[in-house]
Amino acid sequence: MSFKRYIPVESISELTINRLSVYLRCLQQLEQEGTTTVSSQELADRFHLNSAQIRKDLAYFGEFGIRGVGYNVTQLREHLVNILGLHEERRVLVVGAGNLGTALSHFSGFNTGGFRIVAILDSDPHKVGKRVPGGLVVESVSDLPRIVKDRKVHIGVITVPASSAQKVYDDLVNGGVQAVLNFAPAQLKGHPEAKLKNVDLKINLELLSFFLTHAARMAAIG
Amino acid sequence: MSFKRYIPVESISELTINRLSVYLRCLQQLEQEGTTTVSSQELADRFHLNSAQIRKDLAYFGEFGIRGVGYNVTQLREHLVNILGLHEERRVLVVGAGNLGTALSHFSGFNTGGFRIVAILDSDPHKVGKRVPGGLVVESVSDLPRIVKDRKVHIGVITVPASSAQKVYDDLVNGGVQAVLNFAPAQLKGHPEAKLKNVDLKINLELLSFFLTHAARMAAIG
DNA sequence: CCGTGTGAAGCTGTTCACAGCT
DNA sequence: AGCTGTGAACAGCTTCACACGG
Repeated sequence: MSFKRYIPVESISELTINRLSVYLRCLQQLEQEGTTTVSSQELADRFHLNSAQIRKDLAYFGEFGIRGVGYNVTQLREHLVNILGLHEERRVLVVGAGNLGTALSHFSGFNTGGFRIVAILDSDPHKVGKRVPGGLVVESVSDLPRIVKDRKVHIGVITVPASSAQKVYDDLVNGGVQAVLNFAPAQLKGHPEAKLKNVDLKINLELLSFFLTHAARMAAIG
Repeated sequence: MSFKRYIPVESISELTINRLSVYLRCLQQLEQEGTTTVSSQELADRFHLNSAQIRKDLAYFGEFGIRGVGYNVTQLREHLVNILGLHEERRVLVVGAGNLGTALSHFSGFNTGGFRIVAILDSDPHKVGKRVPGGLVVESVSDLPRIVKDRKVHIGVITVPASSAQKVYDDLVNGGVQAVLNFAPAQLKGHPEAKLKNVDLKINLELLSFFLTHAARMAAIG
């Protein structure tokens, strides 16, 4: 119920936060199935997780369980929603109306659960003004500062080529955006005032290629 | 040239492999700029990396540098291509012709550098037979085993809803696919004979939401 | 008893710092 | 001299195992 505020949130690992999202998914599923109470062991068995890790991850934020019983599914889900900040709407700006940016702008995962794409931008005059699937009209990247301000953008998503990613990132941060998701295969110089998360889809294929090349036998726990 | 050590590949971390991909990108850029030699320190400064880590990562696979000088850019790039297995073509099958699957099937990152999408499947009869941007025609998921066998699929990409992800994964592995990239927000039960890599795009937004929430709270507290 | 919450142990990943080679 | 390659120190993450409270 009450957050243990004496632990600085900076000290909590990204790995833990990512697992909280996973636990949230699991609880949503259990809730839909009508389960009201679950133990860490049941969660672990059902979803191939580790029970001690579940308890440790949750313990960073409070005492949500009942000893001898387990966790109330609905209450724990609500706690996780609050911890992850998913109770408020997060407005997302996509920069780069190529293949990936266009897909993400109407990807259900980016338009549900508290997130909403408020604009998609591109530097190509031929793309500006065109409507993308999902209903948004591509706007000019030169309007980035105005759009960030007027639409109170929380999160910037970079899907431009690597060569222009740093400039877009700098513009986003200068415009006041505090969180950026970068899909460009570029090693960006990070600003201390904005959280930067890099996601490189191709790296995952290259990882699999490595395993195909070297592995006769490889564990499949991902 | 030869892999000097007989360290079992299982002992090398995914984190190291992912960084090898990053180093490869950096070297490709340096090569295009005409740089012939680079030290680990120069690489680190230029691309915001750690020089000791670069040397340690490379050392798992051999001695590629010259003491007192650094690394030959072209040679090191070639070594990384070989280590990651990018010298052979990797045939990729996308299962799920929704938003994300369609985008990935013609995403440049999935059709260059040794990777090639050979088919895209869906269970929806209305989608089967339709041509997606990029030129592929959607085929039926019921043909999965035949397609995997005939087109010698190396890597399966799952972009179906979470509820059907486990079945698709099982079918891929039973068909002989040894590497699977899963975009569905599901906790799959892994098969030991196939490498499974989970990528959940929404988790990244939720991570950023967590940081935004924390940043706001810190500002409010002072 | 039972399952949570948690110190402690064990393990993994990163960084340091320097011997050794060019 | 200069930079790599690497043992050793350090830091961070996971798992264990049990005291504690319901």
